[in-house]
Amino acid sequence: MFEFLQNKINDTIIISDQEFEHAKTFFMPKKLRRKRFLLQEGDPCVYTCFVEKGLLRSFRIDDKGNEHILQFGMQGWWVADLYSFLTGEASEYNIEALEDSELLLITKPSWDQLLSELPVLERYFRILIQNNLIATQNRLMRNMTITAEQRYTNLLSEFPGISQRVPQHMIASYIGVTRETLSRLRSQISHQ
Amino acid sequence: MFEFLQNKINDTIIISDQEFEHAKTFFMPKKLRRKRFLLQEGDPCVYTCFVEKGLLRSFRIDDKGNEHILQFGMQGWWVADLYSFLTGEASEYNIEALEDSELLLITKPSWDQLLSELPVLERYFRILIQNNLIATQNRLMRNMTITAEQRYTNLLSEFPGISQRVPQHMIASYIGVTRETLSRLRSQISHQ
DNA sequence: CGCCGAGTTGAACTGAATCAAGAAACGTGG
DNA sequence: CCACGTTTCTTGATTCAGTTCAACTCGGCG
Repeated sequence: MFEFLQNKINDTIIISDQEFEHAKTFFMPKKLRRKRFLLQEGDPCVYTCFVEKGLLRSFRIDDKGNEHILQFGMQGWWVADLYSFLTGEASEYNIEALEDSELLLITKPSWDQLLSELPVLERYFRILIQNNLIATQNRLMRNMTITAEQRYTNLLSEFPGISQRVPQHMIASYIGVTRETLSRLRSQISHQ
Repeated sequence: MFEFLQNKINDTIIISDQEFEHAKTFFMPKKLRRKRFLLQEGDPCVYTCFVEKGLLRSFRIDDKGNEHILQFGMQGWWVADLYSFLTGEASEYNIEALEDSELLLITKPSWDQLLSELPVLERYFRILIQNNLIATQNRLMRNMTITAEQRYTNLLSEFPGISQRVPQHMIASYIGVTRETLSRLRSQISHQ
């Protein structure tokens, strides 16, 4: 259940098995079935979650009822609404399983305690968040500079196989176009 | 020269004066005059910079020659192209002073050493980057959901006084529209 | 079998970009 | 302190990418 987390942490910092065993005690394993929600808008985001297996998405619903996907959470990724998790305020995001998933959950109090007992993890999380920030800045700038078609092909090369795991209308709502537009882009691409 | 940095760090972590005095030795003060560049695209981003005074912007230029602003760096903010700074690869960003500015620069080797000698700063940077990530995710989602007009009024309320310090075409390139569009939005707003 | 969600296609519409031209503000040198 | 060029801002006409609305197909599933 904890293999992926251990691998991921060992990729960035040096941590003893003993320390990791201690870290494990702060997490709560949870299985979440496809189409079930870990977080619904209006509720506070109580958990930050590590995806050991499966696939999640975090998304918002705007005034017109359209979904906008912030993140796909694949194996080895962390998913949460950070702002709500840190402040305890109601979240504007939903987090839903797109496949039957195995998660490791941690609450804010546990996370605080984990970091104070194993300060070496500050570094792990700093680097994790740092990489996430770089990727998000990149996505932001690309949304301003490149066309929807380029964003689509970029997504496919960044997450190979995603189009087999995620319905197209969700891919559309990740790259920021309607399902109709993505459908048209795809037919253009396939006719050269 | 270091007052703002010390304040900012003390806002998030507990650090002794002694430790801060040691930290100071890793930074290089620099004055950068208006319209001068700290980083030009094609060069690696050698420094991460803390703005003690003044105003910077980081921006990209796309294929058509249009500028897109990633960040305004006001007093108390950190500015860099993180990816290039961490990897040493050529940057696609420019960093320019919009006002005569006083900066504190730190190189990658110094930063690594600083963090290993004062690991308490891991926490400071983790929280700093965390807040930056939240803000960037927010901006990304808002670019997908709300209109250019709302983004403009949001910007004005988030950075009061920015329209006095930054020319309008740069505000346009921050919110992701052309100068012409922003001009028209503004005239609509002022005629109710 | 009928229903429902997912995807496609068409036609009309719209917000913003582009192209173009002119007005206002700014700053630098004489 | 004025004159000149440069940068910034505005306004208009046209074009275009993407949305919206609507109808239809396809495949899975109770």
